[in-house]
Amino acid sequence: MAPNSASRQSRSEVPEVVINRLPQYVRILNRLLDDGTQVVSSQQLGEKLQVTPAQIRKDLSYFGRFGKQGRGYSVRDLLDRLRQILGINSPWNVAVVGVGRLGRAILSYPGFNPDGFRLVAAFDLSSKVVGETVGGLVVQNMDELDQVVGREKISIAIVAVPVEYTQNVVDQLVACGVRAILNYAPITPQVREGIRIRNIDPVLSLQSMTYYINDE
Amino acid sequence: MAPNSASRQSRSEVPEVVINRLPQYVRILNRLLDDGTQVVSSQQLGEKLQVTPAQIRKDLSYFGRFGKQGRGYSVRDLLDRLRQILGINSPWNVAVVGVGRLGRAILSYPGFNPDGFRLVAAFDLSSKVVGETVGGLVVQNMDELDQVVGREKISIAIVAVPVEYTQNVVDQLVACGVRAILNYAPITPQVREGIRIRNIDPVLSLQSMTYYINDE
DNA sequence: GGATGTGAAGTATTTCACAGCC
DNA sequence: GGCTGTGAAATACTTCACATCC
Repeated sequence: MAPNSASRQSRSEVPEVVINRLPQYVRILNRLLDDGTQVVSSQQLGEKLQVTPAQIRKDLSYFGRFGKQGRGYSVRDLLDRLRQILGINSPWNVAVVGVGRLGRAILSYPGFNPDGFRLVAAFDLSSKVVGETVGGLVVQNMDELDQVVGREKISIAIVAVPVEYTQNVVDQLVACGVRAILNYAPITPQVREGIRIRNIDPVLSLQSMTYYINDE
Repeated sequence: MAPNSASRQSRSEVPEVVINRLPQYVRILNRLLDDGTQVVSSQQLGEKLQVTPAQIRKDLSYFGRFGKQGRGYSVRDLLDRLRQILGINSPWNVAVVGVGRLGRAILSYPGFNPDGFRLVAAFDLSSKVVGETVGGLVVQNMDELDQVVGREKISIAIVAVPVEYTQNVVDQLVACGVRAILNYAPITPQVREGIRIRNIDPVLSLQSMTYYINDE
């Protein structure tokens, strides 16, 4: 009977749907900064994001007043504020569990580091893989999880293990003190209150698109 | 000024948020069917999905009356109906574009086929990869895209190319007649009305979780 | 008795529209 | 003049609660 706590505004006042949009604002602002754009209006941001300007202004208003009337937002200032709000102004250490094909792709992906995440450890269940170097990291045994998570101050894990091991791995991670998990297996692992989990599930995404392309 | 058309109920009456939940119902029902469960109530489904029973009943009511009062839902019947509604009762042919590490992981993933999707073609921009066999498919040159998409009746594509090529690849796919795209690059490609697109973006997922684990 | 299907009630989220400020 | 910030209005979504039916 417990309702979907993940889609419910938890402690704070800010709706989760707003939080989920902020990273997209950060991404666009980063691009504008690279382009040398100094100031941007909610109108312009909205065009780039396919969102109404009112929504952007309303979203930002949950956190303060960042703009200048008649002008717009300073790209650099707004970016800094949003990064601070999201907690990505200083980087997070991340562990990857599961070094199969998907885990290797994740470990080799260069997109995490510039955006606030450092992949600092890799683990696998199979001793065949342990000891191998992937993406600059030596794959470690799960026995070492607790120690490494503590030593490296790892709060976030990416889980890319076969579905049948996933809940168990998630439980181990939570027991070690990991507080946010990105799961690639096609289940929704159960976690206790206070632990954040997101699932990446291409099959579910495909299956909802087929509804719209089925009949025409 | 155009509002976010992807999160808006398009042609039909059914809210997109409902459509997005149906694949999860399908997944649970599949599992129940494998377990040999014949009948299930919205109560029981809700427990497994962490959703209120009322929501499940309301969601299903958009499409008809599938249950029996006092009894619940026939697992097999409900599954068949939902698969039909979603358009996954017969399989879709899917092309994968981009055979780097991520593309290889996708091509080797066994989870698409049982759930209504057949990966039938792989393409890459680089001639280094073309001709190689990955996941049982010979990687083809982009020159052949149009012909293969037509011949194989491919309506769905998975795009896993570097971000700088993504918009171009998406445009080519749409030009060939592809109608739904699952994009793994960290941008939101622009597509014309009527084309469905979903993005899988682990960085955005991580960045929204850090908000919640930042302060405690 | 027990569970569905559904209007009505209750929340949440988005958009409007305009006062206020640069 | 132009654009933000924001109450209020509008819309969307969820949950309630109960008549209805097996």
